[in-house]
Amino acid sequence: MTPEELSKTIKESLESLVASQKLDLPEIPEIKIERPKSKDHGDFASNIALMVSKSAGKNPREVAQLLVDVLSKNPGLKKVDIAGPGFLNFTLDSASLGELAKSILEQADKYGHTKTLNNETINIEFISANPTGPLHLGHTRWAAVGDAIARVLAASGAKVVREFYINDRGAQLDKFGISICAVANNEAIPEDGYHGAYVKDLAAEIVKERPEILKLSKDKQEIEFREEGYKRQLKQQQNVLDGFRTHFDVWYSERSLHSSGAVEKGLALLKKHGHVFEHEGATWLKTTDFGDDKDRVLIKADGEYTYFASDTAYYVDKRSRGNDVNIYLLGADHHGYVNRLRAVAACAGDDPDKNVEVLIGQLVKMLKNGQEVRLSKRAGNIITLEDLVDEVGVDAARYTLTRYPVDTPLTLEIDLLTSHTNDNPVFYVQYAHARIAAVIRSAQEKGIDWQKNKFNPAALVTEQEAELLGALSEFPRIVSSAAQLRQPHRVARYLEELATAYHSFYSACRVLPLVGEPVTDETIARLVLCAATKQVVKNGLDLLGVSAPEKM
RNA sequence: GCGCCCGUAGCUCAACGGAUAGAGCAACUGGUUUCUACCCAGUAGGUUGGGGGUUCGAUUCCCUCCGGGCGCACCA
Repeated sequence: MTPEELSKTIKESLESLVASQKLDLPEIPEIKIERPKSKDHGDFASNIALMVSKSAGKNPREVAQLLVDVLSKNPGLKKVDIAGPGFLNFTLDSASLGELAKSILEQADKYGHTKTLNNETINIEFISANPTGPLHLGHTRWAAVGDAIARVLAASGAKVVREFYINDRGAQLDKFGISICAVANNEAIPEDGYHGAYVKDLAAEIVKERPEILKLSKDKQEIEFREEGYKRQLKQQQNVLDGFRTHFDVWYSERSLHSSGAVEKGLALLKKHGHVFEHEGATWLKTTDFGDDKDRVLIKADGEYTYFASDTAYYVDKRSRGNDVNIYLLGADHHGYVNRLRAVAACAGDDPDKNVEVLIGQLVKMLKNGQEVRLSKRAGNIITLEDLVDEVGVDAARYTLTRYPVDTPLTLEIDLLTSHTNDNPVFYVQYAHARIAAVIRSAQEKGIDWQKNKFNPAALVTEQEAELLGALSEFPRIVSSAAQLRQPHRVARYLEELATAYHSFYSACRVLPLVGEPVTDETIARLVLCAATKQVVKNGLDLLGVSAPEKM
């Protein structure tokens, strides 16, 4: 019996109590099953009696007792207890609990997938770095987290579009071109330009391939260097992200918004809804109608579109492409955008609570030798995605970054991460996977075919086996809550618990028979349990974009 | 000044409004002639920043104060 089945059983019991007029309930709420922290509280628990007691007009323990009377007739339930204020604690028959292992193997890589978010089309935009330099540590956090969110959303039945917005228009890109041009001409880079070492490399590369640029006028040189630099820098970002296993469905260029007429189209829609006005020669959007602190300029007095105009058009464009929910992952330094973006949605006639979701991620700090390393693209003193990967590898980098909720500032102690990997739980989880793989290899070498032998779930009787099965049963619920809350770190934390349950099982329960001992029901059942655990660890690591090694 | 985020064990951090607030690291005590010891079992460590409130029940929700981070452009 899985938690879902138990939940359904409780619901039916409540319905029967209502039908026989033993209980008076206007409606039955969603019945949540959780796994108790303490083993004394059984395999599963529910607070349903506490939830409905008020509307039923009975005290919680009375409601619980009514439920126990019905539920205890169920053959899969060994014991149903009432505890504390009115919790229901369920202890399953060991065979009923053990069935899960087989079921997981049948579902294989689909175990954990649900239809929680069915039919929702969700667009998730993240990183969206300027194409004026390498991706830094902050971007790296979004690369890992954004991609992991996309994966849990997809696993929960959503249609997901991963999108990267390229800021290929405006002053920053011009400064980038000017900086490269200066280096190429052996001149000093302006103070507000880009000073990183990569600018020199780009300049050298471009001059080598297209020496004729240097013969152009300064104005034209700056444009050419800008365009060449942009092309190369974007390509570099794409390559790096590819190596980081973060793949986008859409790379959306800000320029294309303008060239395709999307900006005018967006503006027209906003006008239609009546929130655009003229003031002192500029065109404004009245975002204060919807909670913004001040109105925002769309077209400056000099006739130029603002960056904000691109943003509004971009939003309208995303919606026109069928995205119901638009998630934006922004750094804390951009949190001033939240009200603005929500107001844009409202001005376009949408519901900001439904169509827009802004996840604000706190910044990543890095300590080296006990001192904070300042991240600044312009200063050139930056820690890049590649730096982090070179130090700890893709697996450890992704895992570390997805292990924490994004609304807390993250401090990476590089000395700790680089010195050795003991502190990094990714290895603990991966090790569990590799360890299981070794057991299964061993079984094959001994000629034990656990797939053909009959699986007897009742052979799984120890405390450690029940604990492990309980942990396995939680996976679908964890994934779907991670998707609904947009918090992939729940998957990582879960995997650590699952790995602990496995290691504990492994120490207490010998799987393969010793020399001279026979293959029993217990051997087969434990092998099935191992295989099921291996599957779930792999499924979980996949959601984080972390590999599941067969050997370590 | 206004707004957003954060404050939990010595350190880094968890905890759909649920039961005795949990892990890892660091400290201490044990465990492997057997399937991977990158492991397991255990000890110690807390007024969840302070104070109010909401309720069967608050680390979680509301108010307030203290402390820290980040924002408040006809920049992008």
